[in-house]
Amino acid sequence: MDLEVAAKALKELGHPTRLAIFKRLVKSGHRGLAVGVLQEELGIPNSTLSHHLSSLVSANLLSQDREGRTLYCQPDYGHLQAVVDFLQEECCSDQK
Amino acid sequence: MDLEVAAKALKELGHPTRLAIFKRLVKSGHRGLAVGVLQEELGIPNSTLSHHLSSLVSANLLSQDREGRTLYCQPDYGHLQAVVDFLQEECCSDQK
DNA sequence: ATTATATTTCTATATTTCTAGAAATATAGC
DNA sequence: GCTATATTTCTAGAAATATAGAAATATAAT
Repeated sequence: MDLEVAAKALKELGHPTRLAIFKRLVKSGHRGLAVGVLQEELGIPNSTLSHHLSSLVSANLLSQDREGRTLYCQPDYGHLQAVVDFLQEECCSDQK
Repeated sequence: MDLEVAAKALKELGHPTRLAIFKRLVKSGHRGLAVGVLQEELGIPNSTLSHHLSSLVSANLLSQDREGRTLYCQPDYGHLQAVVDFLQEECCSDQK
């Protein structure tokens, strides 16, 4: 895990709307949720939601797969874990 | 831990310079480092560094204590841990 | 082909953030 | 009080981000 990559993920999670989206997906498990369900549950206009979702995808925090007209969004647990590990690693290694 | 508070912390960590500052402090242990040492090690102009540091303080990610003319900065491990816990909690609780 | 549904792209506006030089403030030593 | 050192505040321009309506695209159903 590289600093720029970690910063990108943290930055995208660091917005209340995107964090709410991500938390909702984490809660829903590996199958994820459809964009439309997120939109209805969170009450975000479609264009705004779409932008936030592509930000999260660009940070590798979620993946999407289409089933007919419906696009499912799944959180990427592995990437989140790698970012968390990066944050915590090397703690106090400089200690005298 | 509340969503807004977590988002704030993640947002402030989500900038390469601030993440580098935070990682450097994490590495240095509980005593932290002086602002001047950070400035020299990371090569950031003083005014820029000062802004980034106050962003991190405003997110409760670090605390500062003064010793004479020198200001030490320490990472707040507890707050970081709370944010990480918030990110991971309720995982898959919606699973059918 | 037409219509309905799901989602994205286009576009524009408003707001926030980043950066760093210059000036100001705080503390300490002489 | 004067000088040096450490850090912050002021300022402002440039760049990035957020928001959402309207139009466009993609897929499916009839």
